This record gives sequence, C-alpha cells and structure tokens, in this order.
Amino acid sequence: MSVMDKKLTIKDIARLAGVSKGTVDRVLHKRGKVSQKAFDSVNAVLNEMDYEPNLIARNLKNNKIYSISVVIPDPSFDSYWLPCVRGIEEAIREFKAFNLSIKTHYFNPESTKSFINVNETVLALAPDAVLLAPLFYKEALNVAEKYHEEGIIVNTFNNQVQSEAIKNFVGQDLYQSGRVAARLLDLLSNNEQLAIIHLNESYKNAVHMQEKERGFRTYFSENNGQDSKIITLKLKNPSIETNLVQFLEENPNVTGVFITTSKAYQIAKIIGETEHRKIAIIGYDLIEENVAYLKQGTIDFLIHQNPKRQAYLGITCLVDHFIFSKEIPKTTLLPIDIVNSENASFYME
Amino acid sequence: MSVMDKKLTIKDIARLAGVSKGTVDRVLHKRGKVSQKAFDSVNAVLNEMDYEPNLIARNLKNNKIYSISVVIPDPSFDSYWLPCVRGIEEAIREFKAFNLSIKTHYFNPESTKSFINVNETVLALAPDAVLLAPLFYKEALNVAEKYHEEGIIVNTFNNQVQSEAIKNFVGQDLYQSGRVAARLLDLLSNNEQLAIIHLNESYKNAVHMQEKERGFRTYFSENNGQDSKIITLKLKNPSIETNLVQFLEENPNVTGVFITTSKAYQIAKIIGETEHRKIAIIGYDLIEENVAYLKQGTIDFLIHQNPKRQAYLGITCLVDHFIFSKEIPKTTLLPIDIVNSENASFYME
DNA sequence: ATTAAAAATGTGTTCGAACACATTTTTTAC
DNA sequence: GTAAAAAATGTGTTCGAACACATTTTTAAT
Repeated sequence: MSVMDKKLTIKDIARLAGVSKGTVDRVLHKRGKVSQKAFDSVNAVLNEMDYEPNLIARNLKNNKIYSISVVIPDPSFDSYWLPCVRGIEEAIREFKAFNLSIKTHYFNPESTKSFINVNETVLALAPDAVLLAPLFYKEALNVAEKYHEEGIIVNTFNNQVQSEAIKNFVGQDLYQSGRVAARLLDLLSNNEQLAIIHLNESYKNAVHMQEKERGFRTYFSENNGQDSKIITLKLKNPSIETNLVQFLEENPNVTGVFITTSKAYQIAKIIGETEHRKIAIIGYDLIEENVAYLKQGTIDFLIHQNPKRQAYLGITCLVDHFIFSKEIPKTTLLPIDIVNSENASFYME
Repeated sequence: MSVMDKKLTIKDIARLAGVSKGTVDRVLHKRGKVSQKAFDSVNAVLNEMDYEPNLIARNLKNNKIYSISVVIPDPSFDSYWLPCVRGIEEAIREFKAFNLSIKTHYFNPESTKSFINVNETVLALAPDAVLLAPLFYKEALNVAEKYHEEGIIVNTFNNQVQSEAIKNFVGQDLYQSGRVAARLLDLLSNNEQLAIIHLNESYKNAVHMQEKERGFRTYFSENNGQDSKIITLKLKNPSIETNLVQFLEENPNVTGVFITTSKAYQIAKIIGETEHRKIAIIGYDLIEENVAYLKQGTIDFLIHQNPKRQAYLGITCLVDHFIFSKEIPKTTLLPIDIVNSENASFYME
C-alpha cells in the first residue's frame, strides 16, 4: 500500500469503477438509485483506495450561510467575560473564509429575566446553533429544551448543565480543580488549618462552588485521613471584612485559604492589610485585580479557567461540525492551569 | 458602514467598478495592463467595501503540492520526542484537505553526524520548508544556512538558535521558566538552601540549562537580595548517586532541588530512598517516570514544555503561510505550564 | 486615413464536490 | 410485444479565484 502523492477525486473513483461521477456521488451519500452491481464496484474501489473528499471543494459549493448565536453575560457587568469576547472574535477571524454568521448577544449576569429575554430573542432569530454560557441552571435547562425543539444545536461552556438537549460542553472539571488547589495548599501550609471561602456569590454559582469544595475536601481526606481541619466560610458584602478578620482571630492556626470564586483579591486586600502571619491564598481567574496581588505576593496561586479558549473552542466545535462535518464531542475538558507570579503573563496573551 | 451578510466576490467588485473580473484580478495582483481610469475605479470600490478573497476558492485552484520536511530526534532514543510525532500527525490529519506533503526524518540525538546526514538527505529532497529541532547549535546554524541558500524556509522548535536563515521559533522562554521554578521553590522551602542540578547531559543542552539557571538565580537575587544560598551541581552517570548522597550529607540545610533536565526521576528515586528530611523537587517534562514520582509525591512540580503543541504549531505556522498566505512570526512562545499530581492528566492528552 | 503594434479589457476554463436535470436502461403491466 | 412506469446512470452547472487566451480599444507610424 503506497502513499498516494496526488489525492483521489470523485472523477478518479468513477473512472476506476467504470461508472460516472454521479453514481459515485450517490454511493458516497447513500442517495440510493444505484444498482447492486454499480454499488459493489464503486465500493470495491473505495475500500481499495480509501478516498477522502476534498473539504475545500465541498465547502466552496455549499453556499448556505451557517448562523451561530453566542449568548454570554455582558462583560461590562463582569470583566471575567471579556476574554470570551476576544476568543469569539479570534474564531470569527480564523473562519471568515467560510460561510458563517456569528452574532453575540449579552445578558445581565445578575438577572435571570435578562437571560430568558435574550434567549427568547435568539430563539426568534432561528440560528443553526447557539453557544451558551448557562449561568442559571434551571432557566438554562428550559431554554436549551426550547432550542432543541426548534432543531437548533445547543452547545455550552463555562457552566455544566446536564441535558439531552445540549450537544457539547467546554470547560473544566471543577471537582479536579478543587483537588489542584488542595494539593497546592497542602504543599504550602504545613498541614495546619485551612479555610474554603465562598465569596459574595449568589445561588447561580452554587454548583460551581460545591464541586470545587468537594474536590478540595476529598483530596485531604484521601491524603491525610481527616478533613476536620478544613473550615468552610461563606462571606457576603458588606460584612466580608469584619467576618473574615474575626474568623482569623478566632482561628489562629489557619495558614491557608482557598477562594472558590474570582474575587480572591478582596480577601487578599484584607489579609494583606490586617494579618501578620503568612496566610497562603489560592483563587481563580486572571482578572486584573487578582494578578496584581499575585505579582505582589499576597496571592500565591491562581487557577486559570481560560475563558477565552473555552469560548474559542465552543465556536470551533460548531464550525468543525457544520463545515467539516465532524461529530460533536459530548464534553471538551480544558487543562487546569496553575498560575504564579512568573508565568501569569503567558496566559493573558 | 454596515456589516455585509454576504461576502463580496471578484465578480461583485467588477460589477460595482464597471469593469470585468479580469481587470479586477489584474489590479488585485498588480499584474499591470490596466488603464489609470480602470485602476482608480476598482481601487475606489476596494477601499469602500474592503474585499477579502475567498481562501477556499483560491486554494482549490492552486494545485501545487507544498512539501514540508520535519527533522527531529528519533523517539526511540528519547521518548521526550514521542509527543512531537503525535503533534505532527495531528497537524497532518487536520490539514489533509490541502495540498500538503509532510514527511518526518529522524536523527540520533546523541550524534551530530547523524544530524548532519539527515539534513543532507532532506536538502537533497528540496522541500518547500523544513521544521527543525536544532539540538546542536553550531551544526544547526550551518544547515539552516544551507537550506536558506536553496530558498527553503527553515522553522525551528524546542531549541532557540539565533540566525537570519531561520524564519520562526516555537518554544518556551527558558529564562522565565527558571523563574517559575524559583517562585515555586521559594514558596515551598522556607528560604533554606537550594540546589540546581544539571543532570547527565552533554553539551547539546548547555544553553538550555544555562538560561534556566539564570532565570532561577535572578528571581532569588531580586526577591531576597542574595543568591549565595543556591548551589549548582553537575551530576553525570555513573556517579550520580554517590555524589548526590554526599552532597546532601554535606549540606543539611538544602530543602529543595531544581533539576534543569527531563531526568528528575533519577534524583527523585535517590532522594526517596535515602533521605528522611523533606526535600522539594522540581523538574521538567511529563515523561512517564517523572509523572509516577509526581503522583507519589516525591516530585512536587513538573514544568511542562508541551512538545506536542510545539511541533503542532511549527507545522500550522507553515501551513498558514503556504495556504493562507499569512506572514510567519519570528517567535511563538508557549505558556510555561505548572503541573502537580492533580492536573497532570490534562496535559498528557 | 489606413494599418500595424501595443495596450487594455473581456471571456472561458480549471480546480472537486454537490446536486439538478437529462438520458438511458430495466422492469412491469396488459 | 409494446407502452408506460420505474430505476439507473450520465451530463452539466455552480461555487470563487486564477490565469490563459481572445477580443476590443487605443496609440503610433506611414
């Protein structure tokens, strides 16, 4: 079996099988209307020569414009989402040669109503696919179902929502990300008392935080045979500072904290100003304020959730499906990047 | 300026400018034989509408087969290179729709002669481009020059070689990677004595190791105002074990070691068997033996150099150039991934 | 003013897959 | 055995860019 220098075309297959290209086409696409004899001879050639269609030519002819609607929170409410916008722009740039129409729609991340409304709008646009950041679990289930009924493909990223109506999820294994944080704190803080801090977040992040906590605790129960030394703390504005200071006073053995949301900088600020002992801090996301405390040394590690790449892969997955007829994988898990002051810049482009 | 739903074609431009598509083509490709009047009216439309050629159609017509030769060490000598092979295979798969012929050529990483011979072979093949792992600095400079004289594009990865004949380098900032290791050890080992270990490597890695050491030392001199507590150790087979054990006995304050090559597992084995104090270990590369010690807890961190992605990006850079006529960037720096026992699996595909 | 040469412009074909449509062959019915 | 229906097969066009080639227009020369 020699490697062919020139790629086979439908015309070549037709010639080799002694039929016309139309017949080969019908065999390839299972359109029927082919005699058993022709079917066999074409298949014989196909098996022999393993033909691969030229995706470029296929796509050139196909003049359908695939429309993709992206539904994410408005970055002006939460700058966490800014990299997503850039990831989507990058995907648009990369695939501008193809017949794609990608439009982004923002919702207010603090309002389920806004989420529902924006999705109603998108539903009315009847796109071929939706890429969704399903911040609100219940509502997301609902809209996913509606899209699905209309034959619109629903892919998600950032938040995992279990539903048959959702084709793909791009994101991280949050349980494992809790374990990563645990391993880091385990090395840093000499097995003293540790705190998990769920900071200033509404129910919309409940699952997120729970999974991270579960991973964190499981790591320690596996490795130290006891998780009693871990304390969970829920802090909310405006009493964050007083409660945290009081907690640290009452628990002098706490040597490390794990903040499950992207607001670690708020804790870093308080600890940096009030505490004298060294307290290790681990948080999430490379937002500006966090990185400042990371470089300064107050925050020890940040876990990078790579929102830009999540959004980018969410789009490429759909493009691969529409343009290159690849099948959509159920989940796409991104690596859990550990970031310290010295490698942070590489993850912020 | 409204966003066009349908992309403009040459025909559209021709219609709008009141000329034929042939004339538009001549203007776009600066082929001359165009009157000033026609030139102006076409350009007026082009400026107005910002036309982008359909890369798919362009490529369909272009039936030149671009040949790329990849020159890397034989993975059977050093399994570090196995992921590179997979990265190249992935690139081949992804771009099989295009007119590409990518062939890999192996050399013996312990023999400069083999390196030179393989490159002579490739030179005789006269490919359009070469992707090179330039393990041997001087020899690489030489062959790059020869390729360049023949009009063959030379891209490199893994090792940085300064030369005008080399168009692109994909890899990591080794100085910064030394700093990453330093930051990690700084957090782990309570500012005791540290050791840098250059392990069992010939001159071919000299620059590599020096840069990492420089980054490592610079971090500490910046952050602690003294780098006297860092000791550099060069170990070679067969005396690794005796020398290391002796060193650790003579330096009881050493609490962390930084191994600048991929052979950290050799150190981990010795320390794991002979030492009773906790010594933090940081090394490079997710090879099987290293990961085993990472999971077991003897090695604390590994720095991932992502050889698979390096090779993959080396190819995509060339494909982008040949097929999509993008310009080649001088360097492509990959993030310096910090790996512990909990996130290792995500980097090993 | 006529013709040849030069310049400008337009037309037609190609790449490979997809599909509409035309043509041929086979089957069925009476 | 013949006509109509059904099945099978082949042909031609399209997508957009590139380029060879044909045609028209302009310029130069006598």
